[in-house]
Order: sequence, then structure tokens, then C-alpha cells
Amino acid sequence: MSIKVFIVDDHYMVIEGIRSLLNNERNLEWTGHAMNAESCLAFLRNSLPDVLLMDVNLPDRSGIELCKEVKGKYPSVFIIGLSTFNQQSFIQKMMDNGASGYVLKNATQDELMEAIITVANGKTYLSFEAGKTLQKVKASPIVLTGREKEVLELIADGLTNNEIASKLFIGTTTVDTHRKNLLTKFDVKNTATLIRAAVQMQIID
Amino acid sequence: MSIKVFIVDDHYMVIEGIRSLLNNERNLEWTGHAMNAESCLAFLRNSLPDVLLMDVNLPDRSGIELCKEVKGKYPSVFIIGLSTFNQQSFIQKMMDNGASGYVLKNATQDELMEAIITVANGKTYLSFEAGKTLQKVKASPIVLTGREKEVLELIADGLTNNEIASKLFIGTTTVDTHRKNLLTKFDVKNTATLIRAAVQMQIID
DNA sequence: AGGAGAATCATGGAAAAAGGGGATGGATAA
DNA sequence: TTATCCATCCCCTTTTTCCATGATTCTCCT
Repeated sequence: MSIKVFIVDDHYMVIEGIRSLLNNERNLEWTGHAMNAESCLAFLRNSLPDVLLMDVNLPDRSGIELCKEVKGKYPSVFIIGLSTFNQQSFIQKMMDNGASGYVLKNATQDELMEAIITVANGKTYLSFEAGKTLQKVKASPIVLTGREKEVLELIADGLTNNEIASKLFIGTTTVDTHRKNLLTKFDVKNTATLIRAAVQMQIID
Repeated sequence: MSIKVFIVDDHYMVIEGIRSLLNNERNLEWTGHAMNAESCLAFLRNSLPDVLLMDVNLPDRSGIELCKEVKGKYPSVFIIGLSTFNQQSFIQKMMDNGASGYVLKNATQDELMEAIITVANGKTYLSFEAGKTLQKVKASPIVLTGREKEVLELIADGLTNNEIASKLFIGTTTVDTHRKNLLTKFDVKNTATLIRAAVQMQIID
């Protein structure tokens, strides 16, 4: 019995690449591709693959959201996240939202096949590089409270403590406290390094 | 006479994708691929393609540097930049460093062929999306002087004006001036928004 | 030779952030 | 029921950034 594979990715070259890498495999069946989240969902209404290869950066929606939605509606579909970079938080979030695996786009044919087969059997697959990154993330997870995240975003928007306080209807000193906690959690010494770290970790855009 | 094409990209899937997209074309000759800058240069020492498809993000060196080096040593090779995103500054820098074209990885087969043929004839090709981005960049180009960039990087590293001044052997007031100029050039109001903008524009990492 | 831009420095004042304390109520979880 | 975490608030001091305005070199380009 062959494994049905579907792919959603907005890059022609990547779709072609994967098709080419997989088209010699007898025990795989290529059921099609989509180039955005919407047409992926439309396809799934009619036909369910066993394994769904999903780019984390889609034009209309983030792969993270799509992952959640697909897994909610069709729990039998196993999802493998695909991305170009080793992006800390993305890998974590994809796995948290129901993905069964994560593969980088520089994977070899063997790696990709192994991932698909592993995942189709209900197990979890992380490519070597992604696994290393995940370990790093797990080693030092930065968990922000709701309020801290709000404050962080307003700082990134250029507001001062006073402005933030007005906007959130709290005291300036409270904002100051949140700010100090942010510096501690990120282990940075000032606003510049705080924002840089937050952008790099994709906590803010 | 067929056009010799070589590709350097660290993503297997992309290489496979391009190979697959191009292998039906009679007037093209696929001369090989490399997965990093060094082996690309090694290949070029023995054999020169007409067109070199180059990822802007290589593991060992940025495509921008490689572009400059290749174009310096082998002016007859026409280079097409390849990237996943529509990245403002990258497109500009690749073109500045001797690239003849820029194509996004979501390009269709037709688009890619058109790019290769256009460039092989010594003309310039920009994919539609890339062209749009470039126009935006040209409309509001943020050009930093050498010193400003140095200061910006040190700010992003978390140094204060005093520390920056010591490191660069200049006065604190001078650093302050550079800092003010940075705020003006980026059209932002404080350090937080400055760093955010700089990271997003990939002026700092 | 003139002009533009880059880099350097200055003065002085206002605003904001960083760093150090400590305190209180409320929710939640062990 | 303690213990922990969260969000809220306060005081004080020092450091740093932001703003306005102006000036002097130097080099590069025309």
C-alpha cells in the first residue's frame, strides 16, 4: 500500500524539486500540490493524503495556523513542516500545533523519504539540524506572560513607558516593572538588544 | 548553440526543482551544481557556464560577496540571483555587485527560461515581484555611511554611546550625532524602532 | 575653485530608561 | 494550605538617550 503525499508550498521550484525527488519511489503516491493555504483546504475537502508536506511560510496564512486547522479537521493527516531556515520558534510552534515532523529544504532524498515513512507510521521525525535547534530552544525557553508580550510589542512600536501606561490603563511604574522583567527574561541589557532578540526570535514581527 | 547553466544553492529541493524545470529545454545545457560558495568557485576554475543561478543565502558566504568575486574573476558569466523572499536590500545589492537578473523561487518554468535567455544575451531580467520591490526601495533608499553602519551595529550589540565612543576612538558627542542621523534616516523616533527597522531591512542580523 | 557630504566635536537641557530596593492582592497549582 | 506566579504599584538614583543648534576639518566630485 502506497503512502499518499500532498504538498503545499508557494515556491514552484520547491514543488518541482520534491516531485522530482519522490517520483522514483514506488511506495509513494503523489496526490497533488497547492500553492496557498486556501486551495490546500479546498483539496482536503475532497481527498485526504496520508502525509502533508507544508511550508511554514505561506502567502495567505502562516503554516502554523494552517497546521492547527488541518490537524483539527483531519486528525488522520500527518503533517511535516518544511522551511528554508532553522527557525527556532517556528519548529517549536509547528510541533505544538500538531505537526509530526520538521524537515529543512536542504534535506536529501533519503532524509525526506525517511521523514515521510516515519511520520506515516505515526511517529515523529525531526531532521538533524532542526533537532539541534529545538534542543537549544528547549534549553532556554523564553516564556512571556500576556502582559509582558503586550508591553514588548508597544515598546517595539516606539512608545515610551508613559504612553504604554496610558494605552493599557495601568501605572507607569507597572510598565517599568514589566520592562525590567523583559530585560531579565531575555538576558539583555537595554532596549536595543531586547528588540533585536525579540525580532530574531520572531516574538515580534 | 545551447546555453550552459550552472547553479549554486544549498537546498537540494531547489536544485532538483530547477533541474526538473529545465531538463526538457533543448537549448540549455545543465553543467552542474554546487551547494556552497567554495565548491562553486572550484568548479568555475575548470569550466565556465554562460549563466550562473545563485542563491543569495549560501552557508559559507553571502551570495552578494560571491557574486562580486565571480563577476570580478569571470566577467563573461552572467549571474541571476535567486531567493525565497522579496528582500528589499538583497535585490539591490546583488544588482550592484554585478548580477544580471533576479528571480524569486516561486517563479514558473516560463519565467525562469525567460530570465536565463534574457540574461544570456547580456540584458537584465527582474521578475515581476522583484521589480516591484526594487522600485519601492529606490523610492526610499536608506543609505548609510560607513561610520553610521558601524555605530548602528554597536547600538544593536547593546553598547551605550560612551562605550561606542571608546571602541571607535571618537568623542561621545560624535556618537550622539551619528545616532541622531540614524534616527532621521530611518524616520524613527527611538532606539527600539531603529533596531526593529534595521533588523527587518536586514541591515543588521 | 567651489560645493557636497562625511566625520568630527560642542553646549545645554529635557525626557526616558536602567538598576536597586520593596509591597500588595489574586489566581492557581502542588 | 502553603507556595508560586502574575499584575499591579511605589520610591530613589544614576545613566543614557533625545532634541536643538552650531561649527570645523577633510575628501571627493565637478
